[in-house]
Amino acid sequence: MLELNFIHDNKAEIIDRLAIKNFDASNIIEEIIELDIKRKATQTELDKALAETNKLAKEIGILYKTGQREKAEEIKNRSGELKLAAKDLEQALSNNIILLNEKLVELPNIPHETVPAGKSDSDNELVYEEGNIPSLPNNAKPHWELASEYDIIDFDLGSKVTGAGFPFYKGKGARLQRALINFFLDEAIEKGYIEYQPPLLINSDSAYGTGQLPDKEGQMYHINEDGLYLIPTAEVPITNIYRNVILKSEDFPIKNVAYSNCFRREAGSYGKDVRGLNRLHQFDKVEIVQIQSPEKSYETLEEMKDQIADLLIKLELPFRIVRLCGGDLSFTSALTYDFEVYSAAQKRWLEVSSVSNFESFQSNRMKLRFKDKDGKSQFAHTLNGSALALPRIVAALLENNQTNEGIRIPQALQGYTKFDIIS
RNA sequence: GGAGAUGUGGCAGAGUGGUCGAAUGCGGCGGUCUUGAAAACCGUUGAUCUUCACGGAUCCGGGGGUUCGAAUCCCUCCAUCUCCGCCA
Repeated sequence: MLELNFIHDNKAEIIDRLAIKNFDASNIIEEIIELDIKRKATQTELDKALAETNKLAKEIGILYKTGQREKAEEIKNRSGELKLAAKDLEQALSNNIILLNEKLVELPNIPHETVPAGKSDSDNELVYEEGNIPSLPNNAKPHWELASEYDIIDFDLGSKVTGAGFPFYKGKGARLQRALINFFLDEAIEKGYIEYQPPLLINSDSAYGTGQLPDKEGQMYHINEDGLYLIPTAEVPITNIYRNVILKSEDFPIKNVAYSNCFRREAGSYGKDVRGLNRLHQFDKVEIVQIQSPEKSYETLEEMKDQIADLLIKLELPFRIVRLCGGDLSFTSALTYDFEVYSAAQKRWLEVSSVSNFESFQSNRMKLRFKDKDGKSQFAHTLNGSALALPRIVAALLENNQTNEGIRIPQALQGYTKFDIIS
């Protein structure tokens, strides 16, 4: 969420910039400012009442010690009245804070100045394109047909054992997945990231910290009995490591990488978009997270973008990078690049990564701070990106590399798969 | 799952109802001394809200309660440790 002081000082600018996200902030900003002014006044009043009761309590202590009982009783009565007043003020203050927070979490992050205006993905800005789109023969097959032809992914079996969207990977299909995971992790470690294996279940504080709660609750699987959620991405546990933490500026940059299963309910999806590996309830992903100082976070975003591009080049997949327009940008992000690979048999671009700078939006929520040069606490910037999401990479590899002999494995991966063709 | 114990500042560790945001030690930072360093000595050293400032308020695992007054008493939740049970 946005910082209160920032909202006070930059009202007009925030309204202008949020218009790019097609969000009309004018009313809510007024409400927030009004609530905050009221909050401060109530706080001051409460502090005064408490200061008075503290003073009286001390006096009573002294009176008892010196044996002046009646005088003490007298003051006790006065103290009782003050206490009732303080209780009311406390109630008012806590209601005020709840209301203020409800409003604050409704306010999206401000888009970076380079974010183009727009309504949908068709307004995204193409920033980079790489590789040749392979020309496949007319009888080229989509990946779900290849998967069953070579017996490497079994969707029906997943439906039987669990439900739609939970496939089994089998034989060389399973080995290909494992190879990709190791390849992605090794590439990140090479670039200085620390590898983590996070818990796959998280509590509600963590879900709130990275912004899944309060309003995206329906997208996560929820274990009611224990009040836990299945992670939709490793971003949640990996970023929440730093919830309520005060870092030193020399700790920057923090670079973490984690492989995890990801679980998404994705209610309401249907049709060709969800065919095969295009959209699953459970999938694998390697996620990179960086925590950086505000001055350097955009430099870091570019570095992460190049790092992800490098993976796709090594996998010999044609891809493009788009800068998300305001309408497509997520609630929490200030700037996001999406990576899309071309899946040649489906003849469509598939999103395989999303790399974002959240600036201080997440860190304000989870109170992730650092001490600056002057010893003052500031919110750190958080960034993350998929590097990469597995299923659509597998889909593109299968479709783009199909030959009459079988499916060719790219050079960079052969050391991991220990085979060079799926036949 | 059962029984018991514990949870205090960066760390260690005192404090069991009243001037305690908290002794002391270590660590950190600054200084004296020194050519420099070490040692020694002196000083300093948590967070949040509020105020132009002085100051004030809140925080001793989380939440709630008792009391004029709570780190200290009560309830509850969480975490850690020990023993038993179960188990990959």
